[in-house]
Amino acid sequence: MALEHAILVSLAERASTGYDLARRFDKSIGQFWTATHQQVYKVLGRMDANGWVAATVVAQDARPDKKVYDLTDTGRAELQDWLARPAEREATRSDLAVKIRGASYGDPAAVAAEVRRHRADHAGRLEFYLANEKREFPDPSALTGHRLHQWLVLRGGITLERGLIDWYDEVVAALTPSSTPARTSEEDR
Amino acid sequence: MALEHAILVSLAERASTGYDLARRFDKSIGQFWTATHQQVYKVLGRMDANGWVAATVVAQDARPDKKVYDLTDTGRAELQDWLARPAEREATRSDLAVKIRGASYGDPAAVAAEVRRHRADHAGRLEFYLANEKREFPDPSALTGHRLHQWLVLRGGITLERGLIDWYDEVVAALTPSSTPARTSEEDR
DNA sequence: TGTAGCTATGCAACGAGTTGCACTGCAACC
DNA sequence: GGTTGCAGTGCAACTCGTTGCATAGCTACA
Repeated sequence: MALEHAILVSLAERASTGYDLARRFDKSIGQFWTATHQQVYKVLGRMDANGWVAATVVAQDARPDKKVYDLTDTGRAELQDWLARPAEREATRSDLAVKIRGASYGDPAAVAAEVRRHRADHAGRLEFYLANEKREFPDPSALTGHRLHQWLVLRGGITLERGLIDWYDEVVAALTPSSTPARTSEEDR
Repeated sequence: MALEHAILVSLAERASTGYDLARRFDKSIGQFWTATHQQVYKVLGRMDANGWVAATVVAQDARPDKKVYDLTDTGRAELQDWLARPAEREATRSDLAVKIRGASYGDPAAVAAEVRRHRADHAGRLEFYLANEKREFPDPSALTGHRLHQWLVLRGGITLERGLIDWYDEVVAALTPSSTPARTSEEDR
């Protein structure tokens, strides 16, 4: 009970094909929800069966036909209903954090290298978000309605990426034996 | 291919029963990985079949018998191997973020209330982490080995909770019409 | 005396998401 | 002329995790 609603929000913003939705889940929406195209098509089929969305087949030249989905009234009602229902706190799951915790049972230097790699990845993502913000929302104080809400979610991405980067820096500093002799060792067990 | 390794790390720290593991996944480890007891027992069974762990049945009085699991050499080797393998970037999934994005298709004030609720929840969690830190790691600069690594993960929890709280505050401020007329409205579509 | 709660283990059914594959046809590059 | 890439839709099999249920005996409280 999850991707459904992300799709509802996405379709409320703009009627789209499954293909297009899948691409959008790689970008803006994908910030806090991802989905492969297979998953999107599957769920879209179910939503269609439930009457939440309806498709219009559009013929194209030099391209395969496409099915443009849009919300039905039922879908719009469901979206409103879902928005009013309390949201569960989502479980954070991080392989990398588990690796950091277990570093002494392997090679802590290798784990540090891995953290550095993720740090670079998230730094790239942060820059991407910041560029987006500059381009899409040059004057945040003037925003209202769904544009304001989109910007707020982007702000969340930015804040969280910054937090991750700070944390990774702390971890790398602690795991890298430099001037400070924060020795990572074999002596346990 | 995930809970397995969290369990390996957990058992490397201390041999435990499934019941005990499940409880620990509600606490410290559960910070970045959660699991219900059913899931733990299931995976533990598979790991046993794979020869990663081995159980010793311990009889207790006034309590049911318990099976204490410990790592085998194969399990320890797998753990080392996994630590050396690169970790995927984990997909963040947040219902709440999707709700924020879709706020204008329902009642933005209700969404703001929901964000406030989550804010309080995370503030509580942050306090819990900070209390843990004070109690368990009074002198971080002296830490080495697995205690250092445990502390680093706790630091991650603290950093991320702070980030979330900051973000939620930003969202609540933007969604709450106060002196600044950041009107959330019906006028779209 | 009854009920709730803890320790302790586990099965069965389901739902969500991933991985791999299949098919069509155009455009662009080498 | 062949490969790569994009647009477009979809099925099948699988894994991971959740929900609901079952069992059993002890302790503590009302």
